[in-house]
Amino acid sequence: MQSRTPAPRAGRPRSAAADAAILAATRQALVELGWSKLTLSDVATRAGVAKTTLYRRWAGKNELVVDAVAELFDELELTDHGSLAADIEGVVLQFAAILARPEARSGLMAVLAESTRDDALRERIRESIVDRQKRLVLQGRARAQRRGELPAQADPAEAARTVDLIFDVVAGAVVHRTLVSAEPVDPDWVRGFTQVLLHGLSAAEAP
Amino acid sequence: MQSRTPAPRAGRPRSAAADAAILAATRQALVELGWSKLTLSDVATRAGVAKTTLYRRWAGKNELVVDAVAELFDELELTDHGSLAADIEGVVLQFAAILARPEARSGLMAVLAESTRDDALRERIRESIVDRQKRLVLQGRARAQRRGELPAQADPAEAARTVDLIFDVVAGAVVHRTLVSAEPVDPDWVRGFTQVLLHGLSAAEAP
DNA sequence: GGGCTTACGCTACGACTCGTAGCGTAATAC
DNA sequence: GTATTACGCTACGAGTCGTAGCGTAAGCCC
Repeated sequence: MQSRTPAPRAGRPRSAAADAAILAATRQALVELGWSKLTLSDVATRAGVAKTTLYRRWAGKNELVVDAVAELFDELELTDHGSLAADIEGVVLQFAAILARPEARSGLMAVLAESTRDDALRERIRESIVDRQKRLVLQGRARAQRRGELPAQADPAEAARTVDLIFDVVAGAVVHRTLVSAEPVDPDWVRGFTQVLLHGLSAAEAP
Repeated sequence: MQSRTPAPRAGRPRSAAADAAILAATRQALVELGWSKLTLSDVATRAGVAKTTLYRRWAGKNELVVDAVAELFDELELTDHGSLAADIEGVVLQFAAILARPEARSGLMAVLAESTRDDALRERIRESIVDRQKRLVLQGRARAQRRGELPAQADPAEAARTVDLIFDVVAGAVVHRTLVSAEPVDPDWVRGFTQVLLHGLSAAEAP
């Protein structure tokens, strides 16, 4: 995450095991303590490393939590269910399952809050979390266009705006349902949501 | 906010001016410092009150910020623009204008993050912020049904689910656009969003 | 093997924030 | 007046932060 060069040429290499232990310890601390009570000293103790090691690798709490939470989104993928509606329902359920985990809930919202005042942090979040999600929208859209379920848009700028819109609607609705309304994203809800997304409110209200 | 009884019977009453000064100072501190660097001592100094006065009125940082942010949403109202689409566009623009303010951005997300581990805080947020927004959905929906733009739903449980869904989609999309994508909610975006919400993706993509 | 370079563990430190206790004073109700 | 509550102020222990310094460990290259 924080180092792209696996072989910095000379000297003792950084322990990859320590990295994994630290990120796992961070998630565990998020579950048990939440964001505000999480301290780097505590994470270091849980991971079995010295506090100074943490500060050598991450600039602070924000960056550490971003990396720890980002790993949760690795498993996201868009499996082909045969139709656009089924594909959407599948990926929404995956996304919701991740957001349902307590380490994602408390950690993600907190770093997003911090990112409103820290552009570098926002960029880090975008690279390691947001763009990974948005890629799924692009995939699903292209797949649906191949199937003929969605019309192709000639203007690339217009298409980009549409993708952004879909992304904000899908991710926003799931996040809001999970973290603000604090209600479960169950198959029933996902079905209703997909119905609205594809066919609109007026059509969806009269099945 | 924290006291519903305006006349507690005896003794020196609490200064209403101090309340207003503290909440205003909190918002100012949110703008200048952000959530994580905001301290109650600093707020007390800005407001011209003693730190102990803050602790006598609020349990902590979370509750104070909730009240300070909640006041921002007082101005939300659903003006009648003649059609459901216009009504939605109007209220979404209002909502986005509030979220665009830095004191709302950093404060709201942070307390939401904290609320994932604090049920009392979540309830406080629901009462003073979320429910005030959801009321608009109920109003707009009833108005559209009177106009004949939306069908009436016989089953009240089904209707409640629909209102919850609309609320999560609208609020979620705007919040995600503003705070995660960090892109402006301009009239163009609102038009596209309303189009998708009312008529669905397949229809909206081919204007 | 020896030497170079970097990572690690450990300790200690000043600076800061937290939330509370205690006390004298100010403002209202009766 | 008197009772009662709110306020300002000071001081305090506890906890956290991020860093410096030092000795040791683990790899590369000759």
